[in-house]
Amino acid sequence: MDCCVAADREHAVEVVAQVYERIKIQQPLLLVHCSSLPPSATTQLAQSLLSEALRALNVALSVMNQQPSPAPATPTSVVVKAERQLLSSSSPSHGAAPDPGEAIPSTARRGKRRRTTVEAGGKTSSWAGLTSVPYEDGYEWRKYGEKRINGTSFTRSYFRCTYKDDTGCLATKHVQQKDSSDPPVFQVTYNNKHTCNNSCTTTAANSSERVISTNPLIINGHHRAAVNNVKQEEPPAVLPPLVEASSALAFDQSFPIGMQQLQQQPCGTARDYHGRHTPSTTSSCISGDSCCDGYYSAGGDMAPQMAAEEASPGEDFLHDLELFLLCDSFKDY
DNA sequence: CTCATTTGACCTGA
DNA sequence: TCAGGTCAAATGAG
Repeated sequence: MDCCVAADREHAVEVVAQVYERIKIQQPLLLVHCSSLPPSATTQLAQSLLSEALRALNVALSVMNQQPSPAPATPTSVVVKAERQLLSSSSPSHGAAPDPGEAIPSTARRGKRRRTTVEAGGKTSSWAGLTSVPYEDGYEWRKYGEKRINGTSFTRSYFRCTYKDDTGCLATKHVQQKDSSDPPVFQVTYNNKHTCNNSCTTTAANSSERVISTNPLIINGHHRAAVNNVKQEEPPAVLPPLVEASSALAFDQSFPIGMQQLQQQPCGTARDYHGRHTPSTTSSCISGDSCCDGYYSAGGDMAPQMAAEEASPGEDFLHDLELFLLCDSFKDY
């Protein structure tokens, strides 16, 4: 009897720990998107909800672990792992204050200037997270460099916003593969906030009358074309219905691990080195709808999908968040 | 022809 | 001086 109770408890602890871990890991990416969106009650609510969820889970874990339980080790290690993996949680909500002027001189000057990161300067917004699909974050990136970093087995790839030339967007990121596990885990570090968001979002919003996301182009499966053609025109603005069904597409893209690792990993690993397909192709593998399909089906539970489809587009960011959390916990079983 | 990626060189901060 | 970040010419695909 006791053993069953203990097993149940252990199981529960593990579930909570896993959800906690996932939220914690992905929160920075969510915040990236939220900080890019026009401030709204919805995004704020979402953020505070996330924080509360984290807190609650944390408390729950603490309580559970305090109870006499034979093996608190498992969940603890999970959480610890999350803590350790989550780099510089230099809370985007604070550090995200975009300061475009901050890095501008680098472009004004021809010199190859090393951009300071938050670790060094403490001023530019920088945050990092782990993902198995580092190229799927809802933005268009253009690779501009690759480097082998000391003490790592894998090269680090450097990306800047595709629209840098058009909009002066200073957002950059670098992707560092951490291991060769299956799926491989990448550490993605973002620097500077996207300033191209507004224009991109605006165009998307213009056509759909809905601010769907900070990710204007990832939506359809034709990134290559989108980038080339759209750069000076408007985005295709043909937002697939399925995508609209997820009001939190941008948000969705923020959860590569939770949402996409199940099926997207092959795309992710194909990554940059195949011609020009770095962000574009990988993105195309991973349009929002397919992502959700894979995700939900992997969860083996149709209810969440149905619920997601019922959700009216753009209506309820929080609902998607709830769904995410819900489905996420299902996924593991 | 255009544009994105590759890659070695260069630059800068620590 | 070193390591990390960026530039820009070369290359190649569409």
